[in-house]
Amino acid sequence: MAKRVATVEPTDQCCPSLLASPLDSTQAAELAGGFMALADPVRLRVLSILAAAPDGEVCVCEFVGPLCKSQPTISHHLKILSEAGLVVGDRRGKWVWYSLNRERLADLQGALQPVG
Amino acid sequence: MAKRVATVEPTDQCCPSLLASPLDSTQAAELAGGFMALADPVRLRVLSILAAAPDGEVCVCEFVGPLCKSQPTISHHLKILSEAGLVVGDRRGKWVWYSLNRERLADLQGALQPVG
DNA sequence: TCGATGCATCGACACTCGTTGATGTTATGG
DNA sequence: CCATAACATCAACGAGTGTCGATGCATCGA
Repeated sequence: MAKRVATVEPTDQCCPSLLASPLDSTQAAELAGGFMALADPVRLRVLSILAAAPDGEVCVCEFVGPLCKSQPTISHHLKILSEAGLVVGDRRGKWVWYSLNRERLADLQGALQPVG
Repeated sequence: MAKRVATVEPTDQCCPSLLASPLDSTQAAELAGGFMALADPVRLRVLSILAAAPDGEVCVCEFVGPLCKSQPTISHHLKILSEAGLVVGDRRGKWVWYSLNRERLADLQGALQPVG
């Protein structure tokens, strides 16, 4: 039971915390890039659908209907999410299956840590 | 060891979790509005400066120098952060002191909760 | 090999966003 | 009352973003 809270190493993450100390321009730009990927309703819904998928992955064509967007638009958003490191795509045959990168999501969450 | 994951009540927050279930358009738009406020380097630096301030509040004029932006630009970003509920301004005489709304920040963080 | 399917890319459009100088508003001090 | 200072708002510009139809590319089935 001892050292239950001391086992993790939160300082090991890539994203600096917002609340630890003032960010410089470089750190701020990098963090802003991550949040920019989250700053769109369609992309948030893509992430939530991925998170709720039983197998943890969803085919591109399965986004088009529920999100009421054209296929190029979905592809566009998936590219942005992919470049932000939030999702990864895996081509299998004609289909591309996307899944969540929960570590990256946790990184962004850590940057918002309300003071440990 | 039983019911170890059932102790917390994440549904008590205002922001729906990204990872709980698929978001509808309204929820996604609201969440996206919050992250949009975070999706700018200047605004992230504003927040980090506020978080690191000893008194928890910073005068508008104190942002202009460190951030290398004009006064109208700083005022513009503070307005966006204010409308997003992330900061609050308090006018005292000629000065306006801004402080962090850590609850709102925690709400957005909660939406990124990587599954309890 | 050929047509069909799934996905990415391109081109173009309307719209939003970040920025700044100029101006307006509010409060202080003489 | 007037000058000054701090902050907000306005007008305008360039740059970026979301969207979609058209097109290209790869894969599968016949």
